[in-house]
Amino acid sequence: MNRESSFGSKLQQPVRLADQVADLLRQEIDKGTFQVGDKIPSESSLAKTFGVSRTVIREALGRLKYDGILDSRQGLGVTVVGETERKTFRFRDQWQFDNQNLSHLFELRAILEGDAASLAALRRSQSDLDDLQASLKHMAASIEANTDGANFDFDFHRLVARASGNSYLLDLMHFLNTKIKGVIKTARENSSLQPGLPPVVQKEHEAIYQALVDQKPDNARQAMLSHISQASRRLGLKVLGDFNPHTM
Amino acid sequence: MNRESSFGSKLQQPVRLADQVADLLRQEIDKGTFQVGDKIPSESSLAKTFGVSRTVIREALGRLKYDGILDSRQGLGVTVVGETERKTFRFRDQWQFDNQNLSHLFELRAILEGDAASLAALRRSQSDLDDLQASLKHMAASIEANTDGANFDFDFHRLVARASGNSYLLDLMHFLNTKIKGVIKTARENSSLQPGLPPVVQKEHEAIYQALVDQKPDNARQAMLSHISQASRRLGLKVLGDFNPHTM
DNA sequence: CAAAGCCTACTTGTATGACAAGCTTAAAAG
DNA sequence: CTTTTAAGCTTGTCATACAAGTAGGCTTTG
Repeated sequence: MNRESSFGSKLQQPVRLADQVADLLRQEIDKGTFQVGDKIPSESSLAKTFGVSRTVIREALGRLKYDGILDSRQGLGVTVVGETERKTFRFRDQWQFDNQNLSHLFELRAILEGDAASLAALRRSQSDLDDLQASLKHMAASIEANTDGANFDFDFHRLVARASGNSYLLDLMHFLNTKIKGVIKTARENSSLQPGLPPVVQKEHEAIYQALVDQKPDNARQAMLSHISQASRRLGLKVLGDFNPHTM
Repeated sequence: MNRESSFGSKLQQPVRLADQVADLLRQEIDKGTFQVGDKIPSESSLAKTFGVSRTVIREALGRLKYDGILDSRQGLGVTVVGETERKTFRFRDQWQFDNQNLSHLFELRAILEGDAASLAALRRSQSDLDDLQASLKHMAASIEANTDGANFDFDFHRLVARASGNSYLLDLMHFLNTKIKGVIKTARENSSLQPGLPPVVQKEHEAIYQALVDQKPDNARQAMLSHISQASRRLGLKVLGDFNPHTM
């Protein structure tokens, strides 16, 4: 079968057999064909069923084991593991972010960052403040030079999350923002949006910083929510709410 | 090397070679040995370097490709992919949850669920309310019969998140709560905590439900935060804050 | 008969060799 | 010089073989 030549879509390489098998097996497990604790058919048996070599089956099973969906022990076989032991979180439909999805993503981001800022106001150390101030300076310089300050912006938010003292919150927010950064980047490339940071952004960041200095969690949360809300508007996103239930 | 025979720790199977290689390669990439866009050595070359067969190398690379850290194309080689394209979120130190980690996990849960409840109060449909009420009835019956209602409790929170209308929030919270459920379950098994739901929990859930009926986001958020705060206290967790910066 | 030990048939884990398919580069042909 | 071809790399897939581990039945032994 020839590869689709549809215009504009990144023509991806032919899908590997192992990936297809992994997807199919995952669907079967999610569907409940194999219950938790059940042993799935042996590798050689699966190889015959799918009509591929054991190599392919092994690579497919390896992916699922890596995710914590399956577990195998030499001599015993492969068993389905409970959802509890699942090791990874994956976004569904991670490749297609339409406008609505992106709005939901921003909403999630606002939730996490708003509370991260709030916690940071309570727990920030002096060195956190120093790092944040340095980040502000970088962004100011970037605005003056009219260079792309997206990475500095990214770092600023990361520093705020770090100051919250909750490493899970930090990691999760980092993952989410990285994802969003990628989506925005490709969106910019396709629609010629200006990459520069508007000077307004600097003021919004300074407001957040000031709230952390003053140790005022409410202000920090509000400033962060407002900042993200503005950011999504600047991107032309259809904002679902004000990201702040308290003001609705 | 013989397997550790330490008492009580689930004696895990000998670590597979592919997993070890995958970990090592991941560390090298994180360390920056291979920059984004770089081609890593070929499979046969890596096989010689690590002193294992190409089979093992392939399985290791397969895991990393599955996570979106590497990408390969036939004839070209394997290249390091930017963080942007990473497909999965993994908790660091996912196997060892000490008291502090669990508190942080609960804090993250409170953040997500608090806002989920708040959004749910604004967006819940009638069928959401119906499902929630059914869940409440199940829990009431479970309390009366003194059976383990942990799963009903779990479902209730999931329904609230579903009513928020944000599927990312729902999925993420589900993943997080599943993880917490697993930790609590093993903690119970080791320390003989009672599995039954105290009647107080029912009142807390009803307060959340009522706030959703009344479409009062503030109340919903507050009720959820209070509920989770109490839940963590019932587990004997050292609560970091009140989970609610507004009251601190 | 009962119990211990062994033996066989299965499982997964690893190694090796082979070939197809895709890409790059450079030599060869026009 | 331009085009074609061929070689030599890469990853993707297959087949085979054997090691290591487990379970169950069989045999042997008490």
